[in-house]
Order: sequence, then structure tokens, then C-alpha cells
Amino acid sequence: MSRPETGGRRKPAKIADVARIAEVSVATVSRTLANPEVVAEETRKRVLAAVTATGYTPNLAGRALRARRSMLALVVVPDLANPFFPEVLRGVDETLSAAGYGIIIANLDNSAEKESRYVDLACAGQVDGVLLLCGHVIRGRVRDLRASGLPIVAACERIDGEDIPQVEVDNEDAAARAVAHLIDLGHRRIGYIAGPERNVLDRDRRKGFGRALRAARLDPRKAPAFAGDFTFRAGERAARDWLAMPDATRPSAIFAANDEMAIGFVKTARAAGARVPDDVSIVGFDGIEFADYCEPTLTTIYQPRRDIGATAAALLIAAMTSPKPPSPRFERIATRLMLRDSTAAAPKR
Amino acid sequence: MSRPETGGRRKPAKIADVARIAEVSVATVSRTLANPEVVAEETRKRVLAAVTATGYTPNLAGRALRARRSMLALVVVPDLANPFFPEVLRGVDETLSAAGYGIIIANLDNSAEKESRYVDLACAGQVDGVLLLCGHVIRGRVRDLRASGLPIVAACERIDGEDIPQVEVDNEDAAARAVAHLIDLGHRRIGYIAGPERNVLDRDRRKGFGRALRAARLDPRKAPAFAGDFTFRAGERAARDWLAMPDATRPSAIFAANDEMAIGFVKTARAAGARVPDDVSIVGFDGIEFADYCEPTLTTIYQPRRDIGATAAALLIAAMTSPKPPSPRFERIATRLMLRDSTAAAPKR
DNA sequence: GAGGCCGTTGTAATCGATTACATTGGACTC
DNA sequence: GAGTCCAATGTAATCGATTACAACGGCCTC
Repeated sequence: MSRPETGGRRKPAKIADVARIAEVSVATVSRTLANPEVVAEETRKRVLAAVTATGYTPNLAGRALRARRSMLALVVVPDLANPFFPEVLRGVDETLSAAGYGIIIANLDNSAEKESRYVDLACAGQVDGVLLLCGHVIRGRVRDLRASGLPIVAACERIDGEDIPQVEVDNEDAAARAVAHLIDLGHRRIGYIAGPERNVLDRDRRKGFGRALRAARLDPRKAPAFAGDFTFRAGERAARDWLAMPDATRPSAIFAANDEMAIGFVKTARAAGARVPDDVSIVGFDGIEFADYCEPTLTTIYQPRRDIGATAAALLIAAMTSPKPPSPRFERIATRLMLRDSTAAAPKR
Repeated sequence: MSRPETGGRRKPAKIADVARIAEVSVATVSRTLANPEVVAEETRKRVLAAVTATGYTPNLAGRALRARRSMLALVVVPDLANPFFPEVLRGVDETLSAAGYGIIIANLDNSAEKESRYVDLACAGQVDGVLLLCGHVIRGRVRDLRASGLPIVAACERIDGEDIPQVEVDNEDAAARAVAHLIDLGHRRIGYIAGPERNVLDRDRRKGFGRALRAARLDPRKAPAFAGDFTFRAGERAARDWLAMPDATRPSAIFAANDEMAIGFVKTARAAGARVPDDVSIVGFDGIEFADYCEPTLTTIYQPRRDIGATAAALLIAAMTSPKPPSPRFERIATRLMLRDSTAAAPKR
């Protein structure tokens, strides 16, 4: 083991260096690495020895330029700090990296400027495909991602009106099951803590909420809705509004469009003396890990986030690999209602 | 706006296309984009018009090859699903992307094979720098990251014996403050829930734990330690062990090496009838968001994770930008003890 | 022994951008 | 009017790999 010279950056060996040392042409070196079977045994040994001697690694920029593929995928996340995504990313990572792809993470953070930059990046041919977890096709100021012809797959948040492969759970149906559970427990006055306005997840879950109510001959229009945005804080605000309601109209059960809001609600409601689930039952959505560690543990719809990521990645690989048709294919992932301690029979009135 | 032809991938325009349309040479196009001031007003207008007309974006592989820099950084995370990291990544992302860098995320997930692949990726000149959040210099089977001469910065987990810039909090000191807080409350029998063995964070926090005990003339060797690994489950196991201890030796306070274990401990202890903080006080470490939403809210050491990420990214940018010296520079980020409801005066015996 | 085949290797074009150097032509100076 | 300078632009080398095509030589066959 020879120590690298100290100070200054060491120039990495290139294919020509290897070729010189092995006393062959660059073509032979390249072949030895890509198609070992076509070079003679003896030559192969010489080349491999030279490779180890020089510590040669093919320069990916050169390869990407020539081969017209970078083996990188762009994964667009609306907000990395949201505990929902890391587990999805894990599934994505597992699948993509098993297939030899690297991942560039695009964290939008609600910045149109970043969004535009990532569109440029994608259109610059630096990535072989784009995985959207953000509910819309990212838009650039000048460039258009769709027009680039890059393979695109969407997951987590459905994108309406685009014919791209998508992976999602049946949010409407899952929400309906959650609410039906509350109805089965005898609750008749059920409130909804909403996601951000115009968010597709909110729309679907709200629809499921309404559907379940109607199925029980309850009027969704009379059901109280609390504005929200998927954050703990929103749940806390909803709880304050809930506490301020007169007893006659205050819901005995709440369906929150995600777990964090449900947990925020519980915290503030309990702090004000309300008992959960005795005074109010609550169901969340997502099944984040913490939902099993809050007090009381949270009944929720579990989404297999890792599977979602893995499935989406598989679709993307298919799209990047197959030569032609990005035939839009939809994958549905099943959810599960996890019964825990935040729901109980409606109090007798 | 002309619609892209449907079906088949559209070939992106290249610099030669722009040059042809603008009736100039490729050099002029390149200059117009990189140094607009050196081309004549009139020419510049023609070129820019041609750029918009063709929707031209420079191919990054070509640029990276020629310019010998990819404007990408590799960020190595031990485990994306750990809620500690996303917020760090956010800080990293903000700073790096403001400087025009993209981020490739390397999620190690405890796989030596992945680790080796990422070393290869880095050594292949595909990235301009490496940010390690994983406590060790990643090792390849063949390639050596240190020998590549790439700028490297470490954060979150100190890496001993390597002269690279690092960003960290004073874990020992913070732990000592946490434990001193328990001692101030009158606790004399204090337990420690540990991190993974040989983990540098565990070592430092354990040292701080011992230091605070000794400062109060207590013997650290007599303090019960519970094995752990930073997960909820580990906290639950510790609680079961704690519950099984005889009253005479059972600690009245616990310092957990991170918040998740503290929360897991509380869950299981309470489920068995123990009251927190009346029967047992507990302090965590990290200050993850959940720590303020569990029951009771958790007293903990808050680490400004976003700052850590941003600072590390800034050091990396400095290293990638400056031509020569990767002079090892250490940055210390201050922590804060957040007093909440999981700690109270020791019960009278 | 000439021709053909095939396994092995080399030569050189190519991917798309950047940039050192060369060239052009107009303005200005003496 | 010749010479100088400079702004503007073009020509072509270059980054490092892949790969089509060509070349070479040995062996087999008829």
C-alpha cells in the first residue's frame, strides 16, 4: 500500500494510463472492463493488474457523455422534514441502487426558484429519469419537463391529467374506512381536520370522509371541518377551535387528514382537560412510527411507505430501461386500518 | 408555443444547433451564456433568441467532463429513516443549492456493499465533494476515498484521527448539563440508556454522564447502564429492565442517549403503571420534534440540526472552492437544554 | 497453397461543452 | 497612410470514455 502524496489533489488515473501500463490500447482496457469475455485471458490479467496498480475508476462524466446516460435519477420531494418521506425514499433508494442508479434528491421546500432549477437540471440530461413525490409536474421558468421526453413517474400524490405512471394508495377508500370505524363505534357527530387547500390528498380523504357519512345517513355538509396543513400546529389550532364549540355541536370524534395533525389535536385537547378517547375519539392517516408512541397510541390508516417508494422506483426503472413506451400504468398499494387506543365507543349523551 | 412531437424522445438541442440558428460559432454561444459582456449586444440578442427558440440547456455531462467539476456533492447518511437527519439535510440542501450545487444522497443503511459503491461513485469524479454524516470515512473495497483527494467534511458524528473539517456539538458537555439538571432536582440514582456500542456519540455522552456524576461525588461505576441502539424499541427494552429492578436500586432518573429511546422508555414504563416524572424523571438528547408531542413532553438537549447541516455545507463549499488547502477546521454548534415535563424533583424516600 | 474465418487487438470517430489561440476588421495615432 | 490596438468572433484542441470499423495473424479447409 503506497501512501498518496500529501498536499494537492491527486490526479485520478485515466484509461490511457492503464492502457500504457498494461501495454495495450484504450479500447482493450474498456473492453476488459465491460466485456471481459472478448479479451484474451492473458491480456485481461495484465489489464486488471494495471487497473489495481493505478486505482483506476472510469470517469462517469466521460461515460455519461458518450453513453448518453448518467445512471442517476432525480427524486423530487416537497419537504424532506416531513416524516412521511424518509421511509418512502428508503424504498426508492433500495430499488434504484440495486439497479445501479444513484439518486439526486430535489427538496422543493415550496420554492418556485428551486423547482425551476431542478427542471433545468433534469432537462440538461444529467439524469435518466424523474420520480415525483410532490403532487405536480415540476415547472421551470423556461424549460418544460414534459417536453424533455424524460421518463417520469409519480407517487404518493396523484397528478391528475398527466399520462404518466403513478403509484398511490386509495386515499378516498381508506378515509372512508377510517370514518366508518368511528361510525361503528356509535359516533354521529364527526369532525374533519383538513390538509392544505386544493391538495389532492385532502380532496380524496375529504371525499372518503363524506362518503362514509352518507353511507350512515349523516349529512357531510353539517360535519364540522377544521382547516389544516398537515402540521402539528394545525392540529393544535383545530383542538382550540374544537374546545371552543358549544357542547351541543362539538364532535365526539375526529378524522384527521394525517397523523401529525391528529397528534397535535390530542396534545392540546388533553392539555385543556379533554380525555381521549373517552371524550373524543380520533383517527389519523399515514401510520408514521410515532403514532404508536404518543399518548394514547393513535388509531390510524397505515400506508406502507417503503413499498410505495420501491414500487415507484421499479416503474421508473422500467420506463428508463425500455426503449419506447412510457405507457401510463397505475399501481395501487393497499393500506391498513390500525386500531389503537385513540378511538372508543361514543359517550352516551 | 409549439407542442413537442408526441411519441419517442425528443433530442435536446445542443450548442451546435443554437450556433447554426444564430449564425455564429459554438464558441460565441458558449461565451454568450458564460460571459455575456464579451459578446456584442446585437450578437447576444441573436444567440439568446436562438437559445429560447431551441429550448437549449447545456448538457451537464459535457460540461462536467470539460470543466472537471460536476457541481454535485455526495452526502452520506447512515440511515434516512432516522428522524434526526432530514432536518440536517435540509440545512445542507439550503446552503449547497444556494451555491448552485446538487446533492446526491448516499443512504448507507448498514450495507458495506453500498458503502463501497458510493466510494466508487465519489472516486469516479462524479462529485466535487463529500459530506459525511455517518461517523466514519466510508471505505471502498478497492478505492480509497481519502486518497482521491476529494474535499471531505464531516458532521454530526465526529471522526477521530482524520484531519478533515468537522462540525459537531459538544456531546460530552451537553450530556453533563442534562445529568446535572437531574442531580439538581435531587436525584442520586441515575441510569443511562446507551447508544450503539463503539458509537462516538454514545462514548461522548456517556463521558458527560460520568463527569456530571463525579462532580456530585457520585460513582459512575455504580450507575446502572441499559444497552441501546437509538431506537424506540431499545427504550422499551430498557424500561422493562428498569421495571424488573428491585426498589432499592432502581434509578429515580434516566438519561437517554437520544430522544427516541427516552420516548420508548416512557411508553413502556407508563404502560406498567409507573408515573413520569413522579416515579421516574427522564432526559433525552437531540430535541426531535416529537419530543414536544409525547406525554409527558420530554426534557431534552436540543441540537440545532439545520444549523449543523448548513455549517457543514458551508465548510464543504469552502473546501470545494478554494484551490488548495483543506485546512482542518472544527466548528462547534451550541446546544440547549429544553426543560419540559418529563423531569421533576426526586421522590422522597 | 490460396482463401476464408475468427479471435484478438488497435485506430480513430464520437458524445457536447469549454477555451487557448488565431483571425478579422475597424478606430485611432502619429 | 502605415502601424497599433482592441473588440468581436471563429477554429480547433481538449476533457475521458465507448465503440464501429479495420487490421492482423493463425488455423482450417479444399
